[in-house]
Amino acid sequence: MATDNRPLGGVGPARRRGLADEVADSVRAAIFDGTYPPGTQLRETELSSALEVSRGPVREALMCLEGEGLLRSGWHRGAVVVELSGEDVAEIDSLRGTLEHLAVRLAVERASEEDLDTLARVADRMRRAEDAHELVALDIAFHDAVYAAGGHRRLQEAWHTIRSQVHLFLVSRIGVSVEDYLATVPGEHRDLVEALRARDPEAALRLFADHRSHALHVLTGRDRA
Amino acid sequence: MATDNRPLGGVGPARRRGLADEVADSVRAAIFDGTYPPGTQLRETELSSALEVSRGPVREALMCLEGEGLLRSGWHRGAVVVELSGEDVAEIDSLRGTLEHLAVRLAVERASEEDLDTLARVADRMRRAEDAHELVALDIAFHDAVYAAGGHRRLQEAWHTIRSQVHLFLVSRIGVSVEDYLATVPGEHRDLVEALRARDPEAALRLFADHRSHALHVLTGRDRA
DNA sequence: GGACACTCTAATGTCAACATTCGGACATTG
DNA sequence: CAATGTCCGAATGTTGACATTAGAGTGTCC
Repeated sequence: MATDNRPLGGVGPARRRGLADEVADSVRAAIFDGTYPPGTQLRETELSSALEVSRGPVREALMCLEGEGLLRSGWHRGAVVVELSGEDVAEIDSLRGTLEHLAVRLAVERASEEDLDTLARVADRMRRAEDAHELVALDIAFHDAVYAAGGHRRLQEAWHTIRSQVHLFLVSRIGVSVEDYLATVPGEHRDLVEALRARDPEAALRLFADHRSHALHVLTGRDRA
Repeated sequence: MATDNRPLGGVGPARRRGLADEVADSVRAAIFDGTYPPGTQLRETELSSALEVSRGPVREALMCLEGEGLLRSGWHRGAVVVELSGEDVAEIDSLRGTLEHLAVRLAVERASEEDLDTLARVADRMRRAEDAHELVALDIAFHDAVYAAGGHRRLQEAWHTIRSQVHLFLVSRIGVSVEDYLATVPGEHRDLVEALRARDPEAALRLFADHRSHALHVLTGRDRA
């Protein structure tokens, strides 16, 4: 799963990771594929015995996932997979809009040719995506690349705190108008790349806003807007 | 220290907290008051013996502070207090500007009279602040209240991820034009409250932008802009 | 019959010991 | 003398046991 931040082709320095990261990846994937539906209680002991690691790394992983907004927890009350209400979706969308506004402006201004090529490559892969899950992953990867092109570390970190929630929302809505999603999204992203390549801030911002608005309306229940 | 999210008057139900939170508060305070200057290596064993707790809570606290951007760490390489470069300050300022833009719009639209009273109270306290440290704390508390008035949970969380860095930057710059800071900041915040009370989005946004710009210029070295 | 207090259990919070890994000092070799 | 390889110490990563607490269930009293 494209959860790490590799630029999708750059060979990362293959740095060592701890068990906590692997546990986090496992649990995150399990949440996305529906193994742990929203509302599920995640008990440290269960996970630790299921994954055959001690509770330490599990605890760390859960804290990490809570930072990504996938879990909510309280004192002595464990962790629960979030259930995204309508208000939650609105919050995510407005915050995402704000962050992406800055990201697009930065990307238009500072994206290298290599960055743009990466974006084009991801957009191109979308046209060959075979199922909706893969398309969602590519959608997220595309926006990752936009933020990366902005070269703004803290902005990327802020994106990371809602990225998984966006992902969760998208996959949880798979099934409502899949064909529409499959049909329109690849083309939209290709247009986004072109707008960035043209270095036209206003046009790019408008396209990105339309893209978010369209996705929100389609996925929020209103069919083929 | 007003590090928790209490609305500055509401006596929280004093709910049970873990050792990790207390450790985090201690270390955060120590960073702010200069006990741990930027670049300091924070070793888990040292902290655990100094604070007389085991490494578990210390580890958790350090992870939390890393999430606030006060520390940086790597695999098997411990945690180091951040040193804010010029680029870092620019990043913090731009991200803060973006987040605050949304926060102010929300606050103008949705702030209750009680929220506004809280803001006015904090702004009023600034006039009686006796030292710069207290003024900085009140400055942060004021912006906390603005975000709180927006009623946008994830936006508040995003603010939390840079809040401590803003705090760190402000206290690290105490000494350069303290008198200017002390003289102008209380009045500026009173104006900000009035703008919010007037429910005028454009005016409020402009004042908040000016406020940030002024603070940045003063604290970045250029005196009395 | 309903409300309160108690107990009991299962989960989280904490701890101290063990295993692994990074960085540097030292010796070795071309 | 520089580059490389090895060893060692100290810090982090991991583990399992112990302490504490929230919440459910039960029993009693009014």
